[in-house]
Amino acid sequence: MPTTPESHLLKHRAELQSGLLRWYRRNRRPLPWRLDPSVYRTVVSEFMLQQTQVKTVLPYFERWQAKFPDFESLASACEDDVLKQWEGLGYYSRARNLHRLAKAIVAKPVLPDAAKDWRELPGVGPYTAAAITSIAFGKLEACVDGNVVRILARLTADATHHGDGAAAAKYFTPLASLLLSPSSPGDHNQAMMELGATVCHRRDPLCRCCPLAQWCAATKSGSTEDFPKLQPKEIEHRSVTRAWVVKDGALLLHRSSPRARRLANLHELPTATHLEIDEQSLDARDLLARRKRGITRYLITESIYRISLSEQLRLGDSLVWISFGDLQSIALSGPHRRWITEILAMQAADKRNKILPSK
DNA sequence: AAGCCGGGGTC
DNA sequence: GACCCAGGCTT
Repeated sequence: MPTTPESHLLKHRAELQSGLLRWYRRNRRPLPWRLDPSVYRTVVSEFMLQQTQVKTVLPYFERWQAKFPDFESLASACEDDVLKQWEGLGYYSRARNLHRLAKAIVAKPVLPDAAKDWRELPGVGPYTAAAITSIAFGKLEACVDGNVVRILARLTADATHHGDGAAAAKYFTPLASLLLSPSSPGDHNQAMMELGATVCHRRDPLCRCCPLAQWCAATKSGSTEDFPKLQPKEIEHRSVTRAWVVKDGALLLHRSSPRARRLANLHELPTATHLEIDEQSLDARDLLARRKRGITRYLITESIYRISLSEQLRLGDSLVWISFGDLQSIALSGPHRRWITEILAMQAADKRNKILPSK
């Protein structure tokens, strides 16, 4: 019977676990949800960390704790305040799901401690259920995120092609479960993710510093960057035309419906479609800004035009006037917040130049 | 199973 | 510009 990379790992499982845990205790970053852990802080951090890097999350986590320190305060908050705290983090359904989760937790007689119970709650999938229950309750549940996939694919030099990260995570879950340290599953899971984030980089991994290098098939053959094998996404270009409409010191914004697929209950600059404006009729002289940005597999070009208020403009229920003084208190997506700030700064500069013409 | 979420950082 | 990030939800 041939020796597979996987069976080699399992043979040395105990050494691998102790080496990993020893490395983790020496090298883990002092993150706020580790220094002062609780079930609530673990849940909040895991929601924020879905598809978002630690560095990005840190300031949001601290602000969130100051505003919503526990499940009760979050459950009793209004959704507008919750979305406002999430402004700029992206993937806003996470904030709405976390809010709904807090309400569900407060309504329960006891805090659930089993992964299958957490899995029933909104926004909690296989990864998050394993993370919460292993870290906060010591349950034997293996976390399989992008970091763990990368490490396991390299340890085994497994050349299987995966359509996306979710398929790869599913594929590596059995191995992750077999390797999980039974004595400290929470630290083991965090150690794997920490190793992926700080050592087993996608490119130029620091194999000389890796506590698992001696068992890594990809390191042995100098092919770490060949794993995992994930299918690249096809980038699709799209363009959106938006309107800048002002009346009596207020800006016209669109507010997405609570059931919208994206940006539910958030404000944004209205699109030409929202206003039933024919894009062909726009004048290039009214173009205030053109910005590109990406989200998942889309590259979106957004063009913002100054539109004068006229009888022809149709304003549906989803359109609201927000006075410039109130712009700070509503929830916008990160890009929309930036564009509005930039355009206002531009206009203020134009105004100064008219009053004090440059020489 | 595949798309979508329309964010942000990194190299 | 391409790829990734402590993924989950919808269809």
